[in-house]
Amino acid sequence: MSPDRPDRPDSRANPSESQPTKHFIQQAIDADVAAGKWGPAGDRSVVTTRFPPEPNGYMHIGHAKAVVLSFGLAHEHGGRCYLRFDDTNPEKEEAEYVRSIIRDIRWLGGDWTGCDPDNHESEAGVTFASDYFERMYAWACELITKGLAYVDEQTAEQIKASRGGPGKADTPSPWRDRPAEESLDLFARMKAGEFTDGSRVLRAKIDLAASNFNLRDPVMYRVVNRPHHRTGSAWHIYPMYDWAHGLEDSIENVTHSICTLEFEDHRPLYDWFINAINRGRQPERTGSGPGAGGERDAANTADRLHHAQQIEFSRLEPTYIVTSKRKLKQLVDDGRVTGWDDPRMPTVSGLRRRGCTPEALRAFSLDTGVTKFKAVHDLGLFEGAQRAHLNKVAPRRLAVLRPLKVTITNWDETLEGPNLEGHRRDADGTEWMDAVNNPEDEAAGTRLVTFTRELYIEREDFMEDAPKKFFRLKPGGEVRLRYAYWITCNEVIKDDAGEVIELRCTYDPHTRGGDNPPPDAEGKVRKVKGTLHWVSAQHAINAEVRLFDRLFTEPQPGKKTGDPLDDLNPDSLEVIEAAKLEPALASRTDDEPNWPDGIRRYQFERHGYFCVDEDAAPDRPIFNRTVTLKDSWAKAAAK
RNA sequence: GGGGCAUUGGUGUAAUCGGUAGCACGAGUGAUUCUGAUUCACUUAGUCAAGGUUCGAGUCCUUGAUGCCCUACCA
Repeated sequence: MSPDRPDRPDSRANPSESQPTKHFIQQAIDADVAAGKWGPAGDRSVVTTRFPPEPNGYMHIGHAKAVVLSFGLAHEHGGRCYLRFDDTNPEKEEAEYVRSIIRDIRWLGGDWTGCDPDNHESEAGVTFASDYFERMYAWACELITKGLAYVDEQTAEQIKASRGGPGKADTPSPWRDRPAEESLDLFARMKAGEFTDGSRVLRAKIDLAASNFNLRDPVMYRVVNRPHHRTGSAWHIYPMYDWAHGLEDSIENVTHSICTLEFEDHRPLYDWFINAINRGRQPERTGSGPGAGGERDAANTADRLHHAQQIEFSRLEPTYIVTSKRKLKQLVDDGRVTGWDDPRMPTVSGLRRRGCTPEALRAFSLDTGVTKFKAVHDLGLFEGAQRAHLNKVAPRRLAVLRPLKVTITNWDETLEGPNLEGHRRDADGTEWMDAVNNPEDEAAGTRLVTFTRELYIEREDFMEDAPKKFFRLKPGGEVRLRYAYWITCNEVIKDDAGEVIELRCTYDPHTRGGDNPPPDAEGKVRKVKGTLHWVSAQHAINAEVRLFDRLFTEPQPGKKTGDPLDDLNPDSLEVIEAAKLEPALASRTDDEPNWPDGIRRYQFERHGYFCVDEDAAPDRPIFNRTVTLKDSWAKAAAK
């Protein structure tokens, strides 16, 4: 025990912004910076990262952490982060995906070096692997010349057949030891389009008996006679990921190449390619070379290539969610959801449409930590992060989802009342109540809501045969109407089918706006335990409200049967056609926050957080439920 | 069969040289509350296993167990 040990950073000293200690990637970066591995020792600004999506699909929640990590790491060091599209396979990639990925990353808060701060759709500053094809080609020729690569004329099937296995070496290709000149010539003709798809590949000559299969003469280039969404028909050969990725990182002077766990086995190959090119070259110049725009001086080709450090971490994998592209596509194609941006989808566009906030996604990404442990992350943690953010900023509104009519029988048109001083009451009997916009934010102010003789309350807030712990309205019972009066239920009216269709109640004029009624003759003070939300029948607007639930019923969909679709939740969507909302929800009001993404979000009191759906029109309001409020009554009742 | 990586309360994560196993979420109890929300307080429960080294092991050594990834001309 050493009493003078220095205090370690403690979460209590910094309760809001998580991270009690630095995670393993931050520690690795710190060590590199301190050692001057990439430039002057202690210069944090050399730290360079990249987020390298392949433009072959839509971003989903599983990508969010990689975005947060890569951009965050660069920014916390004052370094840079590139958005680079890894567009090395023209058979799967489209420009459409480039656009959607750019939009999603900007929404998440990613701002790469060179991006246009005002235009969230702009390609400004974005880099593309395809921009580097020429340089990659030259380096490949260099490897051939060094005897480290060869053109193989075997078919894919033949190569597959010659693969050995664990403890069993591959059988060498008959072309493995052909002269460099021959490979060089063939490689040039592959590039020129002389050969058919799959007829020839360029392979690295490494180790046919390597226990790491990635090192058994991996393919570097394949022939693909197909136009590329950016380079058109300029190329007939395309580089493989393993060959291309380290070179892309090198060209952009990336210092720390962050990727997910499944690439651990590829790191030796990543390193081998850079080292192979560097073999026989001059030592790298001090520093990482000129960095602007990620370009290297072309005259530097005889210098050693910059060699980034690949670091792997465990991807974000929430429960009750599937991120397999194939499965998501199947959901869309089978019509189980309305599209890639269905609010139930784990895509970034789906989460956005559902009303989720980038703040919550970022908090979730950080709260789950950065480790190499392949964990499954409780979706409840995300929901909690979502509530925590929205609780602070979302304006409160009154919304009755399943209306039940309430008539205040003793409501008359008298203009007087015990507590009416200074409050507005119209000739038609409409009274105006002050409602707090956000109890968490005094600056949000108050608004007025109208109270009339006929109201709607929530159906589930009334029970004829209520259990003792039911604090809401029951026959003969009294409750508070939020921001308004206490009412007592005197009469229950049912239709022929026996269904409750109206409640006839009386109100106590002494209870306006939270006031307690005066004590009775014996000095006893009346109390109510329940507070209900309500809307004026006369003033309420009708709206469609979409209630979303988890798409899957199992924490790990498909764990049992192998097919996640077997665990699909049949009740993941409930549409309420005619909810009754307070009129302030009809359009944006001045006291609402300015949401950066333009999506209007609210808390419907006692229900949850909702946002305006993009299908909504002025004459057709539609709200999506983002997440419910915590409900300890429902939880207790479920037991 | 071979290789790589991992394993700390229910869940996710901290723990510097080997030196008080901490935090968050969840769960439970209570307080506050014009949202059964929020907020606050308290409680709960843990080092994969077995050996070894040591005054002292989550940490080092040995053996084992379990999980994930890897034999694409995808990334």
